[in-house]
Amino acid sequence: MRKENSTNTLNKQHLEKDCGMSYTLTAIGGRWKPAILWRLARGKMRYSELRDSIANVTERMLVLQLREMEKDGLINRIVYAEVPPRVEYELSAKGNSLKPILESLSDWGDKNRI
Amino acid sequence: MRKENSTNTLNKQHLEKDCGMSYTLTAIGGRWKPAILWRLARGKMRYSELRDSIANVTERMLVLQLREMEKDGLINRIVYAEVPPRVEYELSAKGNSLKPILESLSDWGDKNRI
DNA sequence: CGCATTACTTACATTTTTGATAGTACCTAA
DNA sequence: TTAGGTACTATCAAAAATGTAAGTAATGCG
Repeated sequence: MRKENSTNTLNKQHLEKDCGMSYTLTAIGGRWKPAILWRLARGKMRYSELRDSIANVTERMLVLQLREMEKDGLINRIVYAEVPPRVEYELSAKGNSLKPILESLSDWGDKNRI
Repeated sequence: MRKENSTNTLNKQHLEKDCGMSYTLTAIGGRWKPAILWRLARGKMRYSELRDSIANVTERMLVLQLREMEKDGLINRIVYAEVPPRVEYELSAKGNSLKPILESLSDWGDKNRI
């Protein structure tokens, strides 16, 4: 939970407000977000498929990151009224528009890390 | 200071190791790094110029972020043996190769934030 | 009833990041 | 001798992010 009025939060908001780069980096920069986005860029996936394909992620972190990206409109959450439950995640149009950026981030990383 | 063997650190290393995107995002994703990179993309700057042009940044955070980017090879630190001291920062070749990515991050952010 | 399945929650602990504040080193010029 | 300018460090505190472990809800099936 963020405090509304901490310097930390205010600085963050200020930067995101007048720096598009900061905004984008916050949207895709959580610990597990790249791993999730990378998979969803290849197609719709169930919660359990994400969980099982991302090594070492905890359910708590997975859900947190999914919720943030849903709130930011990057992904859609599709719930089927079944038992046992079935939930699928997919990139939204906004999320899809990130694809070329994700690829260039990935390429640059592969090229430049040691 | 990071603990060598915390799960947190190990997860981070693991992700950066086999996900170029994670590596890149760590390299440019610190709180003040976008603001710094944005300025240096327009040319060499002195420490004091960076400090004075970035609202609300503390010297501690500025130095921390500069050091990290220097360590990652994104920027060069040029020290002139003068008194009072003069230190300039500029993008390295590696840093320069990020420019198109920084621009697309910035554009996407400007287009998509609310 | 009791169990299995799926997609989560909750409460708490640890680690990491960020911020506040004060201090340092160096020389030069007054 | 003291003040000034520049680029920092050091110490401590607060806040945020991440991790651990256990629990929940719904329902069909045996």
